Amino acid sequence: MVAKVVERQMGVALWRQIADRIRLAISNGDYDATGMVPPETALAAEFGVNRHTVRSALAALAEEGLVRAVQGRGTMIERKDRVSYPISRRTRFSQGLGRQVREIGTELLGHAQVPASGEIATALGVPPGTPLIELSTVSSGDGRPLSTAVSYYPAERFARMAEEYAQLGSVTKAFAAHGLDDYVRVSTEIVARHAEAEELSLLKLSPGAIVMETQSVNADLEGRPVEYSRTRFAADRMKLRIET
Amino acid sequence: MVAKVVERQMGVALWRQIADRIRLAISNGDYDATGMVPPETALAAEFGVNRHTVRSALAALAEEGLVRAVQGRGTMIERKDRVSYPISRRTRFSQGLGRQVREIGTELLGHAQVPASGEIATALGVPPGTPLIELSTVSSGDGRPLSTAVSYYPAERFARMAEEYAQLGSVTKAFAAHGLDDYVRVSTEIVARHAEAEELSLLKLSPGAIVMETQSVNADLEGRPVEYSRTRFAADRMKLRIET
DNA sequence: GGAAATTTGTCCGTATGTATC
DNA sequence: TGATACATACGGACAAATTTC
Repeated sequence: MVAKVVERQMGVALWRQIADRIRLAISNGDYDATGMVPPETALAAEFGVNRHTVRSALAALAEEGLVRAVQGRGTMIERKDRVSYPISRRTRFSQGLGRQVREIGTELLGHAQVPASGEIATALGVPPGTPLIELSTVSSGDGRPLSTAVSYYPAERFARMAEEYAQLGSVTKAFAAHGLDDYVRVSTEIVARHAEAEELSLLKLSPGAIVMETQSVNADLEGRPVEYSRTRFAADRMKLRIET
Repeated sequence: MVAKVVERQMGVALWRQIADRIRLAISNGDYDATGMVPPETALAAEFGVNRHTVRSALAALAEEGLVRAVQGRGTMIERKDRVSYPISRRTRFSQGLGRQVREIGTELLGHAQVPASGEIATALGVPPGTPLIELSTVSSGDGRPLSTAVSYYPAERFARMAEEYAQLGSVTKAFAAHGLDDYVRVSTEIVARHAEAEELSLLKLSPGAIVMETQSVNADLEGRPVEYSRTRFAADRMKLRIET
């Protein structure tokens, strides 16, 4: 291949120009055959720059969520379409995703009984120290991790939450098994930040990836809180839709 | 100062260990006197590593929004408390921020009359090509940029939108000046992503910073859309609260 | 299963450019 | 203007993970 050396000087950093070129090549479908970006050394040769400069460019693209580098294998191109997750008074995880994904996977990572502490006690309207069931879960669509959550339920009222969820794979059904047929979302708070190490691993994200974290409270129809949940969505795979 | 060389080997990259150390020092208040992190060369000497290694650590902290580097000046520590922005059927920018900030600033960056195109026409329920008033704004709290928005209004119904907004500094008041006394939020969609160059500049963010982008439609009480808006919030300064 | 090749990850040293004070 | 401090780029070396043979 003819060496296409990028222009030097002129205010725009080399690595930015290279990132733009690679981004263009990806959107042109130049790498569709393999779904991978050429190796760093090949790109460095093609653009006539040092490998480190290519790495800066690829790092920027990885932060955008456009590519994902794996040591020893290469740098893969990521699909970027986002699944829409509706948040309403009646937010139900599985129903919400509906026809956007063929198969919804829910995995129970672990569970425990813990005393309610501070913020969570306030959110659930119980005294600090009240026993709670804690569930850690990961949900995915068509095999792609979409969100991970830690949820808390009053242990007295929902004693078998972990077992029911593990068996039924649905919070709504686990509630029903405890005699709670309906519940509504009473509050949701959303922040966006960089994913932490654990989230990177659970959601299979690249370092620098973004998560949207929601903290939500669900209550029964009498207004008694039944669930406090902290959910982290992979920001490059999900968008939130608020329905009023 | 005694040289505190970080441990080599052992799986965790040097720059990560150093990032952790600096993060800890910041939260300990070690740098409160100046509000700045020591220069890169000083940190490199302190930790007994190359300056590039310190740069990797600082870059990671900058992405977290914890620090902000300015060429020629130094690396400043950023405050991280987030202003809560409520989204409800009656979302009003100024009222929502309420007592969280002392002073709310709204700046009209520019305005234009443009034909409705595709997505926006659909959202506003008008034929493509319908003339719209486009407003570009930046809002800040206590002098800190919080969000920037591009909003569209049917030009026929809200002909003096730009002038009224420029004078009144409020969409709600500008609507009132056109005889519209009440309106409600009908849809909101939220994504999180890295800020683009223009957003970095408008919101005074560091490269790699995160924005939450909302696309929303407001309608009058008869259900006719009156506003389509694309708002980008500085993610490290804002959280969204959904009120149902 | 194991060795070699490939590919990304980390770190060092150096040099130069550019913005701020 | 000069000094300081961050930004960019190069070159080299080795480590770690994966794939290939």
